[in-house]
Formats: sequence, C-alpha cells, structure tokens
Amino acid sequence: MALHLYDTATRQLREFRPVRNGTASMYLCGATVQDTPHIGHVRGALNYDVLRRWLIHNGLDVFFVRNTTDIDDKIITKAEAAGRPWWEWAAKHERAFESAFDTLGCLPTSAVPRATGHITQMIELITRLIDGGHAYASGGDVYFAVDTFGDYGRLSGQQPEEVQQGESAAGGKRDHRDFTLWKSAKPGEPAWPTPWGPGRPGWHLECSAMATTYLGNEFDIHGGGIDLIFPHHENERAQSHAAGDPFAQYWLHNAWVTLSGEKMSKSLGNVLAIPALLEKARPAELRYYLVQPHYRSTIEYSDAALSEAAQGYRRVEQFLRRARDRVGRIEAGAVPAEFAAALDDDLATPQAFAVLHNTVREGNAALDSGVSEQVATHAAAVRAMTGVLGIDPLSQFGENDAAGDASSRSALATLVERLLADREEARRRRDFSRADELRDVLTDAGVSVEDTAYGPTWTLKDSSKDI
RNA sequence: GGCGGAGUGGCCGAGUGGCUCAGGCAAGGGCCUGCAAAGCCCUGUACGCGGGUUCGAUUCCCGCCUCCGCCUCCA
Repeated sequence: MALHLYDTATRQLREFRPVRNGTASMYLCGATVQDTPHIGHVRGALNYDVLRRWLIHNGLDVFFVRNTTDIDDKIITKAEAAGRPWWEWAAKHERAFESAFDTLGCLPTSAVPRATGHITQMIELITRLIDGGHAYASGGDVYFAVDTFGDYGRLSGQQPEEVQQGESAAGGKRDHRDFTLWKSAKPGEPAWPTPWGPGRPGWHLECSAMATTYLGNEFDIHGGGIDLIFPHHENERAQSHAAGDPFAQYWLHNAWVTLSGEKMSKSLGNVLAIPALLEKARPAELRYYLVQPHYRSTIEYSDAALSEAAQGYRRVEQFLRRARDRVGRIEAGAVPAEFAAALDDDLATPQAFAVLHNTVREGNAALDSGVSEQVATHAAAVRAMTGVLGIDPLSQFGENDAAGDASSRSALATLVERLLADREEARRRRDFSRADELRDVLTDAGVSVEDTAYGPTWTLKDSSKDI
C-alpha cells in the first residue's frame, strides 16, 4: 500500500503523490516564540518529524521548513513587561524551542525562516492581492476581502456567515469577516515601511509568503495543530489561492496534549514545559511517549503514562544493548512489512509500535535460545524501525545520555569491570555475601548489574529519572 | 448558535459485523537464577446508556448522557 494521509481540506484519506517526483515538501507552522516551549508544541513537531523520516526512508528527498513567528502582539507585550527589547525576547525563546526540538531528536530543518526576515515577500504578496481585487488598504491596515474568494470556509468546514466574529472590532473593515494582512504600527511599536505605511505583518500572511518562498507556489504538505485550522490555515489558504498559488496539496493537523482533560494554557497554570519534563524522563523516553499515540488522537498527559512509555522504551533499549553485546555491531536492516503498512496508513504509529514490540520479543527469545543469526536479524529490524520513529537507542539517543565524556567512561568501565571480576571470583567460591556486597557497591554508585549466561553486564541507571 | 473530536478490560492504547477482539504497563502462575534483575511461556477482566437492524453488534442506524476542541491569541 502506498502512503495515505488524512487531508483536512477534503476530510479523507488520500494517497500521497508529491508535486515533484522524488521529492517531498513540507511546511510546518512553527511557534510564536513568546515563551518556553511546552509539551504540546513539541508533540506536533515530533509527529511531523516521524512523517518526514518515513518519507526519507521511502527514498524521497524531503524539504522541511518550519517557521518562527518572531513578531506579534504577545511578544511585544511580554517583552515590554519584562523590560527587554522584543527582538531579544523572541531570540531567547527561539533558542529554547530549537534546543527542545534538537534534544528530542528532530532532524534539522531545511530552513527556519523568521517572519521579520520576509517582509519583502509579504509586501509582494499583498501587492498581488490588491492588484487582483482581493485585498484593500484602509487607514494603514490592509485587509483580505473574504467575499472575493468563493471557496472560503472549505478547509475548516465553516459557513462564513455562521462564524462569530472577534476581530471585527477593527475599524477599517468593509466586511466583518475580512482579516488583517498588514497591521499599521501604533507609536513606539516595531514597524517596517510599506507602500501602505509603516506597520507589521498580520499573522496569517507570513506563512503564505514563507512557504511559497522556499517550497514554491505549489508544495506537498502543510502541517500544524488542530487549533490552526481556523482561522489561521483557512486564511492562509484563502490568500494564497486568491493570489493564484496552488499552495499546499495536503493539510495535516495534529491533536492536543491535554492535562486533566483540558488544554494547557497559562491562565489555568497547567503548562508542562519541556525543561521540567526532561527532569522526569530522558529525551528518548519523552519522545517515545509523544510519538506512540496516533497523531490525530488527543494525549491526556499523566506522569503514570509517561512512566509507562519510559519502561516501554527501556525494553527496546535493553534488547538492542544485549543484542549488540552478543553479536557485535548492528546495522539497520529493512523494516517489517506490517510496520510499513501501519505507517502508510496515515502514520498509524500505535500499530507500528506493536510490530516493534513483537520484533523485540522475538529477538529476546532468540537471545534466550542463543541463535545468533536470528538475534542479528531482529536487532537489525528493530534498529530500522526505531530509526524511522526517531527513538533509536543506538544512535542519536546513544550511550552518552548519562555517562560523560570518553575518558571518564573509560575510567568508569575499568573500575566497574574490576569490581565485577572480583564479584565473579566470589561467586565461584560461592561466597555470595561477598558477591552481593560488591553488587551493592555498584548499585549504590548507580550501576545496575545483570548476570547472564554469558557473564555479567552492567549499565548506568539514570536514577534521577524515576518518575 | 455553527463546525469538529472523544467515551474500549486496573491503566495507556489499537481495532473489527461472528473467527484466539493488536501492543505496552500493572497483576497472578510457571521457566531460568545462589539471590536479584532482565528475558521467555501461560492466565484473567472490555467495549458510556437506551432502543433498532441482523442468525449474530463493541463494530451499522436512531435517540440520549458525559467530556473536549475550534469559531478570539494558541501546537
């Protein structure tokens, strides 16, 4: 089966056929960098990272653009409250987002365009819209005329007449449904010069301008959170189509991470910031937790569920480590057919994880029965699958999680192995109290010891991460 | 008011008109082990409520209840 994706605009599963053979282009609405990233921000990024990895795995050259909105009302307000320049505030939080994405194993983007760096392209787009009769300037603002675009409401399923208006207060609008392309600057606000007066971008406009700048007038996938369907993506689609661009071919939307049944918001004080979560779980474990449920299902966050995910991850990790100890270097092999079928079905990661765990179980059985070729085969499949999911314990989330640099690792290994040798000697003498004493020394130091038919093995246990 | 999503066993989380109804975590039993840990094998409990269609529904239809989201900044 070829890859099928659920397209919000048509409300159905559609076979993925890229605009340009051999490549795929993805635009993801990134964050407004106004605060510390939280688990919800990261969930979306992770979902699209898995999609991207799957496309790459299938041989496509993927162009992946995630923007940064570095100017908006909230950035201005918060920076002001903190007594800092807006651009410093934005830069600081942009770094926090990039660092979170990095830590959680998102592949580097092809570009991270900032809104403020694309004013020229926005002016050009506005000009096209005004020339085409789809937009008008009014008192320094520029608005999109919704009634000039007959397809308005298609993406979100909204009847334009039924939509309750919030933004309608703005004075210069001809129609209450019209939305802002360009905002005139109030005194003291950041502003860029335009033919319509100094001002700053309306939120929706920037994404249309940046997506087409990097990916062309027609590109494959546009993603974001479900909250963006309306009005953000509806408006993006309207302005780009009205300007004559075919624009995105597939609209994808990921669901929320909720807390106690409610969305996270500052006012409820229930925001789960990434730095705090990384105190509870290792990056790979957090990623495992966020990537396992289907991307269109809400995740109801709980510490217990995160802890369970961490255990699931450790099971996979343990298998690969044991397998490597047994058969040596493990290269990623082919993914099982059922795994591929799962991901091809609108990125059905829950089923993909089921296949992963079945393979791990078979691999563990092979380890128990000592059939090395089977161990190697299963381990290779597991590496391939974890690679696609971005949770490969042997690669980006490798050994150095907790173990420091090479020289301290080597010093540690020498000492641990010396103690283990003494313990083995004690066990041979059947002096078990001595053996247990040595194991306790190691345990207290944070080293877990396991005896296997092939001798003892040890790992650093990350004791700070007990959820 | 308009649009949309959800309610599955102790928990997380798939899925299907009937056939052993995924997977993980937890629980119980067993194997292995000096002990432990890990691993493997086995086991139990399920589909919000009320109707209907059907030989048969958790799965289809109708009604209801509950929860959540968007329509205002939002991942």
